[in-house]
Amino acid sequence: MPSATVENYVKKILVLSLETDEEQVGMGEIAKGLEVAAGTATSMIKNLERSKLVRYKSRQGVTLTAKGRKLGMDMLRRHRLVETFLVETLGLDWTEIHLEAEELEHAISDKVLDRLDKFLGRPEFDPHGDPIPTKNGKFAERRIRNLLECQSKQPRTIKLLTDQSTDFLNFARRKGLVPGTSVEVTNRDLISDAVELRVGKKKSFTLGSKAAKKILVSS
Amino acid sequence: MPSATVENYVKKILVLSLETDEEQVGMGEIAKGLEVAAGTATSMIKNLERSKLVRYKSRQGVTLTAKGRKLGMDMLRRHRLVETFLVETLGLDWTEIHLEAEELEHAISDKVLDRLDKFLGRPEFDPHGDPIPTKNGKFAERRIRNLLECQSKQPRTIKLLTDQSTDFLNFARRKGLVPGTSVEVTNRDLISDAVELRVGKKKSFTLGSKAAKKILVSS
DNA sequence: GATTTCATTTTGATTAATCAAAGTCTCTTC
DNA sequence: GAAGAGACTTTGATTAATCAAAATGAAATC
Repeated sequence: MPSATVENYVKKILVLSLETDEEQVGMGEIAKGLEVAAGTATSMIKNLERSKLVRYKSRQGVTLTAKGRKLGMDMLRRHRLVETFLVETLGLDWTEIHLEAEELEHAISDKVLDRLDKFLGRPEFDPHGDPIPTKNGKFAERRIRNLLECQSKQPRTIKLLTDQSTDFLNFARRKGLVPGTSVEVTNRDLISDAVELRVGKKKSFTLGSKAAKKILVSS
Repeated sequence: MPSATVENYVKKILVLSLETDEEQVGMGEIAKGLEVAAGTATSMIKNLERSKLVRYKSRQGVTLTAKGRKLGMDMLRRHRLVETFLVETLGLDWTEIHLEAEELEHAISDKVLDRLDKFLGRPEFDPHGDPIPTKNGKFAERRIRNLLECQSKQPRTIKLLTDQSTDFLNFARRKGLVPGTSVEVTNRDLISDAVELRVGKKKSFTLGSKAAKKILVSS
């Protein structure tokens, strides 16, 4: 059985590599992400290598093995299912569930997780809109994604705004960004961290990545 | 924050002292109960003493302080609420929940526990019929108890048999010990470990303590 | 009262995870 | 290409929890 610490390292590596779209993750990112001293990460990663969970090239970076990826996906599944439970069933706010889930994901057995999954109706997305990996470690084909993740030149329909603050809703209404509306990403510029957008037939305007991330659309 | 290990030691001491009806618990019982080497228990207990969770007289035994008792009751509450959730909500069998709860009880925050309590309808008894301590560490006045715990000479009504094996159910049926039936404890002999019982108007017979414990009655 | 027995305590080691600080690379910058 | 800056690794220590085995104490037996 991997310890909770090992599980956390592997999950962090997976999440970082998904976020950056790079297989290989730097040692610094890991240390910072887990809030441990740099040396701690180095020595722990060597452990993971001994357990065949990662491959490690000194001063280059860390990549998950198939085994590591599987464990990582399992942890992500645990985390997201627990979050879903906390929001859907216990009615907690989605801003306050992350740390809770961080603890519970290590304590829950496969059997209980399975029951929980069933109880929740086998959800495919967590309260943040992130996909919940299936039991065999695959992401559900994401039918809902945020604007930042959209390839350009395809029509989409707005499904949901994840920020329900009055300010954001007002802004969105002014721009016509309300559920049901048809939009198209006309340009994505990852360097300037912005997304160019056309709503209906009007002329394009630009959204920052933070705002773009809050707008979920169907593909 | 006490570690999971500390929580386990304190809970074990509380449970042992409830079981034996003795404030003071021997070092051997603790070590055996937690499946650790004797020396491990000794050194850990000294730790607990430094944290003012127990009082400890060398070669005599260990008693909980008020602080320790509070923590112990809190753990018992966690444990029993989680067990209730596993059975009531997720539909697990009550024979397979103990170890699950043993892990989860350490991972669950006060806030989540509270929501869970509310979600379950603030239950007073867990699936084994054991009382769930309240938030301020008191047992609910037990309205359901097992036959072993009953004062004699009072009429009771059978509510539940906690052993659902065919053998036991057959035995119980033969003796008329089915839910709804009125019974009276005519004599309790703690030394011979037995309970004398009258079912309805028939003549008395004797039950061993193990069997008596499986029969829950309302006072 | 001496001896034996058994529970308990002490001692010395081990493991996982961590940190601070010293040492080493590698990549810019000049 | 030398120097410096940052990122990374190594080293040596620390803490919590554990064990096995040796030492101790107290109670029971002779």
